[in-house]
Amino acid sequence: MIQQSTLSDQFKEQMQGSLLNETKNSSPINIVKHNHVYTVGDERETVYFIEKGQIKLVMVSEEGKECMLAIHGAGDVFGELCLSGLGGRLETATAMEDTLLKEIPCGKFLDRLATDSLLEGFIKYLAVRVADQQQVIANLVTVDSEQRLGKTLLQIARKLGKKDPRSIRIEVKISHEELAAMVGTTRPRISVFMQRFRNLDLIEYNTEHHLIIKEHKLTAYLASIL
Amino acid sequence: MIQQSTLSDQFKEQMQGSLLNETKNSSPINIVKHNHVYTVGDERETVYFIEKGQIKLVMVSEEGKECMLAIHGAGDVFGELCLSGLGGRLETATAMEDTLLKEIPCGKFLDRLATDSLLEGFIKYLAVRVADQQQVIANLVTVDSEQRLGKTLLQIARKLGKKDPRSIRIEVKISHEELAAMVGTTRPRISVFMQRFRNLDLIEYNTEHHLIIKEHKLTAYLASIL
DNA sequence: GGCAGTCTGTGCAATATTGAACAGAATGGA
DNA sequence: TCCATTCTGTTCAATATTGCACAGACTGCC
Repeated sequence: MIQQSTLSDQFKEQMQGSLLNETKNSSPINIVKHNHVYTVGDERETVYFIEKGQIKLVMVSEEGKECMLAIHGAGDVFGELCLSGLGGRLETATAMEDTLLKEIPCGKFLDRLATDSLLEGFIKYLAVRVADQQQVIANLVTVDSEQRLGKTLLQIARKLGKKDPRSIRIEVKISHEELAAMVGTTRPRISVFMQRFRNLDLIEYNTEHHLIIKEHKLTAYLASIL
Repeated sequence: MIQQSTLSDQFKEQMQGSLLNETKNSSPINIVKHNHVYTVGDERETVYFIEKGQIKLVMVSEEGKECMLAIHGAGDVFGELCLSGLGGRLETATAMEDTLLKEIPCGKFLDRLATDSLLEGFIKYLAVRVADQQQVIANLVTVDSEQRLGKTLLQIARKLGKKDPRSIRIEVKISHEELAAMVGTTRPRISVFMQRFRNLDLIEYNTEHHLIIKEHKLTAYLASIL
């Protein structure tokens, strides 16, 4: 459903080259597992580039419920919403593993894109982001939670997973609690659905306790329960 | 919660000027009420500028359930997701009233922005879009439907409403069915909540049957039922 | 004005979801 | 290695939500 477009991958590589260039003289920032890169309301207007590790983005509602928006991995950029000029971070960015980041002030980031003629590429990248989020919104509105969990797993697998012949391996550890905060349901519910997916052999855990997603089987199952 | 940022309004004016320039020699397209501007899958890569009227964007899930993403009014731009290069519209755009549009091929749109040094402004605009959608996603995940309906009403009022001293007037007619497709619940449910809001004097209908949103009262009520 | 079609308000039974609880498994530190 | 902590799988009653159904109101059209 939501897939990493190849077109935007091409831009991502260009952007990576450009950013590496911009940051080659600055040393990377080390964020220890479970520590925050920024939290809600932080005013520092900087864009981050992940050299190694994973960063999750989480929003908290007024009642204190959490919504996990994304998990970003090596090569990804995040924090780019400061380009909106709204001021103050809307979400919290937390390291899921020890992570190495390069930090670029928002102004410098734009300048660099302009210098390297990547502004249009970045517009395309943002348009893809908007399209992806639109898809997520439509799913939350129209689809039930089992289906949403399935789609979320596929989405994560495609974004972060290592491909095996018949399946995709997710090496980041994502708790049921975190999945619940992405899918928009409760933890026990996620447990039940994951168990069901396991029984149907749509997912499994390997000896290293990594989650294996059987992309085709899972996709077929989701289509069958419409 | 989700508010039209004044910063992006400034850009919107610039963009409007720029687009009026671009399209001054082409005659506007007239879309009759209930007709589509484009539907899912259409390949035509064009951006639209609304001169008069309202356009709603709707996505349909595999099961046929609808999700209404947005209502755009005069001065708004839509269809800009073709800039993603993904090809094929993801949603359907329908006129809620007789509507006048200017159509700009996606390439020309970018060229025009580049010529008028508006690329960075457009990036800011898209970043605001992403931030808004992020907020919508967080609401769908963490907040119950009464609250979501309230927030949706406020959002629509702020975007499309005419301000009165103590309230905001929404002149577009939005059915409960449509609200249900935005909020992510069923029509009878919307009926009940709207009735409740009415009894609590948070909203009302004026003699022209326009919906009046009492912004402060509604906001206060939503905060009180957390 | 009258009629067909759509929209609203409501009730209700069937169903799904939540939230809390608890035991056992896995994990991470000291 | 052991202990404390977090995570998982599971239950269950309370609650919310859906999906109907139907009557009355409104609308637009002829």
